[in-house]
Amino acid sequence: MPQLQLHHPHVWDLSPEAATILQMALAKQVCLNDALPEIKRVAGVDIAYGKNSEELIAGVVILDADSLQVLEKVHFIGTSVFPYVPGLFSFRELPPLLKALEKLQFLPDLIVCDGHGQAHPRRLGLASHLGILLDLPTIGCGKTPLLKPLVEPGPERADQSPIWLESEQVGVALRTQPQIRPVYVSAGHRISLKTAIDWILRLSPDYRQPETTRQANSYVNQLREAHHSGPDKETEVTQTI
DNA sequence: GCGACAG
DNA sequence: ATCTTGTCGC
Repeated sequence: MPQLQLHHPHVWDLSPEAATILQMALAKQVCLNDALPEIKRVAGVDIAYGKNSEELIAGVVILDADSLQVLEKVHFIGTSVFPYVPGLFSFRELPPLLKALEKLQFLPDLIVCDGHGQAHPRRLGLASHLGILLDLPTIGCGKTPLLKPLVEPGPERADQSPIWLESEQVGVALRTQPQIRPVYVSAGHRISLKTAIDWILRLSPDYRQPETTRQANSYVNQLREAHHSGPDKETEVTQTI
């Protein structure tokens, strides 16, 4: 299969300080205009961790944009090389996600990330970072905010409230289902915030989270459970009664 | 200085 | 993220 083409030189073995500086440079290259092809295939990405957070399973699920049916799934099993640090999330999750994405038959037209894009202190959340590396349209859709909106959105589906950073709107809290707590949406790359919101609503017809995230999540979780009981070298039973 | 802090 | 026991409701 063809090697995944990265549009930027990348080194993952960085100190937190160096990673922060790299974020500031990459953030300047993010495109916030709609530079989308016809969207036929939408990807969801997610990672499940082992008990000690060292072993991980990265998964990518491709959905048909019209039917939301799963077309393809790929995964990569590896080890985390960067700790979880709020604000540096992409340096932990991108390396294994790229390994999984390499296995796809065809690249998607849009990627929805479980995390933020522009709604990030340096405007380079996971979604924006991934979009820059692959030069593909991406959306950030997180379950909890890194930057919080000043007020809560209204109670109806599609109600929203802005998320600000330095007097500029970088995202929204978006109600995808009535009376259900919102998700936090921001543009990743090559997409406007408005279009990103439209897609998240379209991808969330029945549940709080978009189908891309739900499918990716259940995929890596079931892989994790299979990996839990399958490759058990010796199942120790240290149960005392 | 203190709190807050995607997954 | 993962762990963890029960509980309320469709």
